[in-house]
Amino acid sequence: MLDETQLSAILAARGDKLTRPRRAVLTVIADSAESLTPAEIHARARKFYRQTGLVTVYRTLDLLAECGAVRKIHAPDGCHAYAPASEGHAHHVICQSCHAVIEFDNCDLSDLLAAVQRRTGYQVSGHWLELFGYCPRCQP
Amino acid sequence: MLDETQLSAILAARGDKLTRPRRAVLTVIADSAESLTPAEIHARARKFYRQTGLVTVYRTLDLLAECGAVRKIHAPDGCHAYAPASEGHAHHVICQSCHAVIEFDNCDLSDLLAAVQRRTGYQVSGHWLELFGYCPRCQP
DNA sequence: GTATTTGCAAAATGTTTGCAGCTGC
DNA sequence: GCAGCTGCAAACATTTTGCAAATAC
Repeated sequence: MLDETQLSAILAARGDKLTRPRRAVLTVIADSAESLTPAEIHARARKFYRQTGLVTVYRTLDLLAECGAVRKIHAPDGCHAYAPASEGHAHHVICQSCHAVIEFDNCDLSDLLAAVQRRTGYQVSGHWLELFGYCPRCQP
Repeated sequence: MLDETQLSAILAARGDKLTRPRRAVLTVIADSAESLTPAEIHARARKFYRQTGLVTVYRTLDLLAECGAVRKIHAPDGCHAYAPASEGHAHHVICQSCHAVIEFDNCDLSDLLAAVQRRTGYQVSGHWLELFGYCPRCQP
């Protein structure tokens, strides 16, 4: 995931600034192995910069998502959590028990996509795959 | 997708009833080629049964999802829409322009799943795949 | 020094609950 | 007839907006 220096450069190129609350949110997400909701991120960010407001967390998450530093997780029980993003196209494996998230990028779906395009007539331009299961520590 | 007779049987087996508003919601979803939000479903359902309440739409959508008649659509811009469900495991191709939805079920991801399990140590028990693009009528 | 960002309060949005009366079987 | 269902109003949770003061560069 992006570190502070990298993010700072990306923000500067956009005319945006790397502020204390933004740093706090970035740190929280970078430090977490699980996906977190905005409210959870807010609570944790306050440990790094006490006066962080929830509103700023929402705005910062949008910003970090635009910069490619975080990704939104869509799970069966909701789509309101965020996880760190590695570079480029990637997908997630999510633990149903503890919400631990790992990215993977070796998704070769070209055969499948071609078959679907042929069968439906749709022009497929993007896809989105999430896997659910149990991480090594939560397996029964 | 389930018709009224089939749904009626499923509901009866659960001790539930097929009421006027439920019929209206089922008809709306069965008649629609696009995915619809609860609010849109509510508006259309009122054409079949005028006094249908929004609250009942929410409750009915949960019920129909449990019965396997509808599925929730997760798209990049939100996860608040519903589409008719065919039987068994399936995925969606969604038009980014008009939200038309088609299901497909030939998803052979076993190689991919095995690779991810080996690499991450996760025990993968479910997955979820959506494709985005343009339907034949919306292609540029 | 200045444009951007912040936190607060308040508004807007989307969803759920409590309850008396209605309805399907 | 009776369990289950409904609509309404109100509660609730979540996200967005307006604005004066604070901050990064």
